Amino acid sequence: MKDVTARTVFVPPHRERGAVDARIAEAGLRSTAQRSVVYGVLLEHAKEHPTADEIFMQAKIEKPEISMATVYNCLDALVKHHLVKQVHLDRAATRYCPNMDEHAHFLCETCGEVWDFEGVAKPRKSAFRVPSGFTVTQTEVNMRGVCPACAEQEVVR
Amino acid sequence: MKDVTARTVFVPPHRERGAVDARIAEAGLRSTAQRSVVYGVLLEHAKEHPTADEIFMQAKIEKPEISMATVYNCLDALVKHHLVKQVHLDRAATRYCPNMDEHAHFLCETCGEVWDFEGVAKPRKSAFRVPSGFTVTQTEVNMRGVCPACAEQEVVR
DNA sequence: AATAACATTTAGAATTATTCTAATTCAGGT
DNA sequence: ACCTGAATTAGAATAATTCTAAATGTTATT
Repeated sequence: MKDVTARTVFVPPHRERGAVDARIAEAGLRSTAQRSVVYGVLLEHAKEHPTADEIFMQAKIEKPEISMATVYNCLDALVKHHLVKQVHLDRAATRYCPNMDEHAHFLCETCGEVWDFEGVAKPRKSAFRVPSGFTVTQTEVNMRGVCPACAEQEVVR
Repeated sequence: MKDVTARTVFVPPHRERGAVDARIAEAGLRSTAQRSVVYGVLLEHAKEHPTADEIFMQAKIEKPEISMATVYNCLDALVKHHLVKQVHLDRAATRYCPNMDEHAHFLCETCGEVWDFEGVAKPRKSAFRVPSGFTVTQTEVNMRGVCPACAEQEVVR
């Protein structure tokens, strides 16, 4: 039988430290234990679009010594190296998203959940008419409305 | 000669209390002195996309008793009644925009200035492919990059 | 004009998010 | 193994936003 006693923290099989580290290194970023944990947590919880605080709490489970300042430092480094996107949906805390494919974010105003909309028209000059002289390096598309589950609730009510 | 002594605060001619109040009322919002000042300030400083704090400081000139809480209350009311849009460009304070025409926001990463990009493709399902079942009530397009002035600076350097 | 009912405003405290600081630790190159 | 600069840490500081409870203003009703 397998000996699990040595591993106090469950790390899902699809999250290999090596793979995460490799991605960090590929992005031209020095790979540290903290960055690895922060990025790993974010990859695992991509759908939740967690806040810095949520990432902190999760990261602490795997690495209790980690500090909030480090989480912010790591996130900033990951953002700067295009591994992670900041998402600003409302006046609350900034959320983070490791999905770097072109996509929009949708915030359900009823339940507060965040969704990724894939397959959105790639924001290019053709789609967005950028005045000449401006160089666009990043485009963010955020939508708000009602998700299917909440829409149904309303009908029932 | 004109007598200016009675008017301690300069109110530009294009900002008639009446007109601002009318717009507020049209939006189905009770028009109060505070809301009028807040919306008036925002209309005058639309290009700056001011923060709540900046609006507060400006509003105070015209109405010294106004409080920060009221500025937030007013802004929230204006947002709720579609007279004003919140803009979230970075991790800093929320900015506000009274231009309700469909347009994108551009943040120059060098100088920090915010620009309105008009004539952007109206975000419709045709442009953004929204999964069925979702109802989109609002779309926000934010871009970042370098503005013409800053681009020139860099060349010189 | 007085009153009741309700919404808005106010000051300031409280909360939350983020940044800063200075000391310590760590990673990568010799 | 050692050096150097970068990363991490705890905790304080700052900034943005929300909350609270009292006071005030507005509207509809008498």
